[in-house]
Amino acid sequence: MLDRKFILQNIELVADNCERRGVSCDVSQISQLETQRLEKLQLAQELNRQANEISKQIPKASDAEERNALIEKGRQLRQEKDDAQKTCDELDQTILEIQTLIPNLTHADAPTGGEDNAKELGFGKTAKPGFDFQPLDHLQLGEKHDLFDFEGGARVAGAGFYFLRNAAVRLDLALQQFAINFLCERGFTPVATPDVALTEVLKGTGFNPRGPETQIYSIENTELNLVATAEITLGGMMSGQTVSASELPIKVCGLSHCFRTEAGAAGRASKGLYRVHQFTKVEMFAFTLPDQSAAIHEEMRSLECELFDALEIPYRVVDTASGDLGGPAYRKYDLEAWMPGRGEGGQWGEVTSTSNCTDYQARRLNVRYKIDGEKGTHFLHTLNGTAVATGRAMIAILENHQRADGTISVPQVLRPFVGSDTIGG
RNA sequence: GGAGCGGUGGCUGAGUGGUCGAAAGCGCCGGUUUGCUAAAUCGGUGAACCGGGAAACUGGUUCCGCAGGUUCGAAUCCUGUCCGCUCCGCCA
Repeated sequence: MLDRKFILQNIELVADNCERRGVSCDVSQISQLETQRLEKLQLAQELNRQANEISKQIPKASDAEERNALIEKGRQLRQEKDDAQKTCDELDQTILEIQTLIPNLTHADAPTGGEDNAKELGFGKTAKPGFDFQPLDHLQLGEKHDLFDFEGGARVAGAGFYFLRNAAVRLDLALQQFAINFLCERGFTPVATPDVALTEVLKGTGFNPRGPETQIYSIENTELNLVATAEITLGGMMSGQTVSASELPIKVCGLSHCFRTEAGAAGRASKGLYRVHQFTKVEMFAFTLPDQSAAIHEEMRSLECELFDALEIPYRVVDTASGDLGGPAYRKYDLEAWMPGRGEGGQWGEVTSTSNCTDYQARRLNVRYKIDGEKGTHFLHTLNGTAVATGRAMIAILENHQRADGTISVPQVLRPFVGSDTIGG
C-alpha cells in the first residue's frame, strides 16, 4: 500500500499510475474522506483531552455534589468522544479499502502496456537446442520414462494435481538442493517456511484471499490459507517488527510448497506441469534499506541468470510491462525459459520472476527499520525473486535436454543430487 | 485434549483503580574524571498519530500480548482470544 500522505499530495500522479497499470480506482475520493477523517480525529482527541481533565479533578472534588456533577460531565464527554471516534474509524476503514486497491508506483524504465509489451533485456549463455529429430514435449517424455501421474493426481485431489514419479522426484529434490546450496553460498539464510499463513499476512503481502479471481485456497472456518508462494510467509515473518538499519539487508531463501487455484486461467496454455495447483519453490527474499533495493533487485536477477545458466537452460530476461506487474511490484524482471514442447515449435515460458516492492509491502505489514542514534523509524524495502520453481524448471530441463533416442541428459550441476547422468537409457 | 502459571519499555523486572509512559537495574547516548582502557560519577534515553514551528523543538491523543466489557477514570477488575512455560494424556 502507498503512503496516505503521499497519495494526497500526488493525486494526479497516483491516478495516472493506476491507469498505466490498468487498475481502476477512485483516487480523488480519498482526499475528501481524509479531510473528514482528520476533523473527526481532532474532535475525538480534543473531547478525550477534556474528559481526561475532568477525570483528574474528580478525586479532588470537595463534596459529593461537585463530584457527581463532574462525573456526569465526564460521562457526557466520553460519549461524545466515542461517537466521533466511531465515525473516524469508519472513515479510516473506507479509505483503507481504496488505498489497498492502489498499486505501487512504477519504475520509470519499466515498459508501459500489458503482457506483450515486456521488454527483452537479454539472453542466457545456453543456446536454444537445434534438434535434428522431432522433439517431444515434457508430457510425452514423462510418459516414456514414467515421470508423472496426472490421472492419479486428479483422482486424489482433482485436476491440476499430480504425482511425480521416479526420476522426476529426484530431479525435483535435486533442483531444491542445488538452489538452496547455491544461495547459501551467496549469503542467503535458508528457511523452510509454513505452507499456510493468516489472512492478514496475505493481505499485507498484497494477496487477496477473497473474491472470484482469487488465486488462494483458504481453509474453511479459519483465518488460514495455503500459501501461493513463500514470499507470503517470508514477508510476514517480520511483520510488525522494527529492525536496526545496521542489520540490513536481510537476505533469506525460503523453501515452500505453493498452492494456486488458477481461477480464471481456464483456456490459457496449461498443458501438463506448466500451470498446476501445487508446486515446490525456492524463493529469495530480502529486507533492505531504501537505497539498497535497486542494487539487490539487480543482484537477484543476476542470481537467477546464474542459476539457469548452471542448469544449462536457454532463457531470455524481460522487463515486465506496467499492466502486468501486479499490485506490490515497482519493477519486475522475468526469466522465460525456452520450452521446445510449448505451442508450435516451442515458446518462451516464465520460470522465475523477481520484484522490487519498495516500501509497498512493508507499509502494510508494518516492517520498519531504525537508524541507531536517530529518532523515529522508517519502512524498509522488500524484494522477492524465484530461485527455482521445480515444476517449470523441470519442463525446461526435460524438453531442452532430450536426445534423439528419447533419453534426457541431466544438467551437470544436478548429477550429484539426481544420482545419474541420464534419465532413461 | 486436561491442569496450573505467565505475557509490562532494547533486555531483566516492580506495579496500590486516579499523581503511571510506567520504579529499579542492565544496556545505550552525552558530560565530568582518568595517560589509554577499565572503573567512578552526573545527565539523557520508546513508538505511532494529530496540531504549531523554517528548524532545534513543542502542545495533544493513543500504546503495558490482542479484542471487548465494567467505570467519570483500567497496566491494575471482568469476559473472550492468541502466544509462551510447566505437568499429564495422545501422537508423526
